[in-house]
Amino acid sequence: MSEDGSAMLRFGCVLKRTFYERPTAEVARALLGKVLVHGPAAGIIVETEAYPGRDDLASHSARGITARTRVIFGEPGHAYVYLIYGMYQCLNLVAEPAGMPGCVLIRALQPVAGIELMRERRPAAGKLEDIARGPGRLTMAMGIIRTHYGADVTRGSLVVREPAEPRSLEIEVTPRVGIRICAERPLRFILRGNRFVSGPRAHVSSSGGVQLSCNPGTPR
DNA sequence: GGTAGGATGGGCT
DNA sequence: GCCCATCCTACCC
Repeated sequence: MSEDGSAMLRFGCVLKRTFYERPTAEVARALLGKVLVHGPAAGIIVETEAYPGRDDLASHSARGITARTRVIFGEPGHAYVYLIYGMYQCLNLVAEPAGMPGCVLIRALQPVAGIELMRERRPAAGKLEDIARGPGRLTMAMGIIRTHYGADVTRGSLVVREPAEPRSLEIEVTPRVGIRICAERPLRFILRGNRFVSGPRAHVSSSGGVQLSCNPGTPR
């Protein structure tokens, strides 16, 4: 078979800046089911977390503008990439109107294109669902690095697109992962039953995954 | 199937 | 100096 047929896959339009110019939690919820694309690699966003910035001490932007957090206060629709635990990059997308802080952490993807490339980047991953399950894993799989800090995700090689075939999604809301302060706030959004979601899941359906109109990849 | 523990570096108090 | 929005390996059930 011809790999995952990534060259053949067609996604919808690139999300415009107005998509991101809204309250952070709203953007986090709306990003579920959209497709993160970087070159030949692409994955459906199945898990996000909102970091509203204002009134949320868990947000990096809680203590104001620094060299690192500057982009979070800037124009929406840009990438905020940061290093965590000295080893892993985390990808966030800036929300809220310019001047207001807020970003959405992308925590997990369901790979749909460029899967062979993702496997090369993630040799430790066994099953398909392990390739991009977790914020550090997905940046590795997608080839997202520190230089993507500030990248405009409404144009260029790193973008978010509408799915090929939009469908209604069952969304579940939970507290964020690994947060001690503001720990109880319901700001994590996941696709219910999706087996590509990291961490706590209420239920995992046997079908798993979002159904696609095209072949999602090499069966395993 | 599950989890404990080590690796590792930049940002901020 | 201490804190992380983590991942992987080893090891145990």
